[in-house]
Amino acid sequence: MDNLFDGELFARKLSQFTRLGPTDRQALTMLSGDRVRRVRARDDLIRENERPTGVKLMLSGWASRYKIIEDGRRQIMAFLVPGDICDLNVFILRDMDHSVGALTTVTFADIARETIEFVMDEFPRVAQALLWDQLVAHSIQREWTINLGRRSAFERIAHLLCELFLRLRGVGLADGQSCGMPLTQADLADATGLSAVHVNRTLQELRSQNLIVLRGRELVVPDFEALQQVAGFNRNYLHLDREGRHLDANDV
Amino acid sequence: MDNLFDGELFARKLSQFTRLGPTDRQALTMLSGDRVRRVRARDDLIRENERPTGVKLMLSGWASRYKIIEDGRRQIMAFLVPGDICDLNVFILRDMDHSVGALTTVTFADIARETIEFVMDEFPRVAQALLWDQLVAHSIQREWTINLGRRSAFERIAHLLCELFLRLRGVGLADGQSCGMPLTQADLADATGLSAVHVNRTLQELRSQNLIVLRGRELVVPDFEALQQVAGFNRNYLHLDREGRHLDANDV
DNA sequence: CGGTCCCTTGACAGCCGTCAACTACCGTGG
DNA sequence: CCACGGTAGTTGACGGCTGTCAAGGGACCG
Repeated sequence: MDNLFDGELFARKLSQFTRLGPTDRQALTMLSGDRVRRVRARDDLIRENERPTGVKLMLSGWASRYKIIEDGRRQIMAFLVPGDICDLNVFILRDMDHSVGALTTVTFADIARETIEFVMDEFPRVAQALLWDQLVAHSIQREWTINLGRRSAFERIAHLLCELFLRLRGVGLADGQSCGMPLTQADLADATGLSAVHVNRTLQELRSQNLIVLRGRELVVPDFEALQQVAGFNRNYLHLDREGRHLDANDV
Repeated sequence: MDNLFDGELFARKLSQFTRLGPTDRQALTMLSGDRVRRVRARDDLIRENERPTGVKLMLSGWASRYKIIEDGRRQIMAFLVPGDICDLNVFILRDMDHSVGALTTVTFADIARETIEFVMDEFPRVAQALLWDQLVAHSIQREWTINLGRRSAFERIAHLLCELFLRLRGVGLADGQSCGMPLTQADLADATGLSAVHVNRTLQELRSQNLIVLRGRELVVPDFEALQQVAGFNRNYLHLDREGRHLDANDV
């Protein structure tokens, strides 16, 4: 992933919720500059039952939250893209109840507990935004529940692609109608509760209806409206529309 | 539901995480005494797209978070039992992205924003516990993702019953091997992503293997170990084991 | 150039959904 | 007292969406 992260990306994400002042932005830059590390695809950033020491912020690449159940079945519960936080829960929950694994080469900032605590204490608007981020993550998780429970394979994949496209656009990683898409069909299968074979067939169906172009790790959505339509996608659960306006108050 | 709630139940739930002092408990009693209201089964406590005014705390009865998608399919994303909070997100997110509906007659405390804010400011341990509660809810949501994505109907229902049993026990609503279970087969279907007919058949299978006794709104689990086994259930995601020990510090 | 990963395709099977009818239960009202 | 309607649970027949198995192809890489 060549998209090097400069702290600006994280600010961009959080300002989807609230307006950040210059000092807020400085604080975020502090966070994302902290101890940058790198892992290769297929390595884990965090393993189940471990107790993470700090908070990890994705800078580039893709990762997934996943669990493997006894007989080897894997379920991906979330995708993590640049700007996402892996484990803010470190302050409260003792052990991880799932793993986080790199799907591509990943770089991330490994932020010390104290740094996060300092920033959250000193910059209330940043603290609010981090909380918002956490709540949106939960909301996404609920939407995945619907996706898996009540949508067909065709709808499920269309829906997931809608979501990922908007999330990537939110951090400036979608360019017009296209975005990077390093997921393999096996990854998509494990996220949508399908088999890899069926994902393959479903993608072909989506392609044949000109809803997507998916080739060489790039996704093109020629008509987002149409894709949204067949997916039954409603973006309200992403809470993207500057909901923190009421906090802007004495800004500028 | 005859189980009248006295504020003690909520404290009981939160003390699964951290030890609460006498003043903490008083604060919780203040919360659950606030404006008690009641709704009948099938009525909504909160509707999608509304902006809730306060925070709702379940006192008795069962409710569900759900969404209905265009063609009428319903998905239940969570069950709410006494001690659960419906909408703590009210401080951050503007609109509800889903509805909360009563499955039985429900009584709840309708807590004013200011009251919650006051309690969270003055009683940091309570604030921690509320945050823990929120994170556990998210963790449960992830587990539901796995349930729907990678488990068979048989495992799914067994797993859900394991979870509900432990959650009810956590608030003192399970008695030895049994607990109340007012869910209809249609409710179970909408929570597990199955059809009501298939839920019926699956329950019969669970019964015939002596894993459960389900009759007259009561669930008996004669051998929890065995049920856990067939479900592939691991309770770690409920984070029940006094994880807040490290916060006990200067207590007693 | 052999190996690995990923994608693709076909045949077949099975889990689970749909449809429809029937039973049981319960509270209401005539 | 019994008819009645509504909700919940049960059962059977049938079909389809999706999984499994297996084989092959293409791209990339050491």
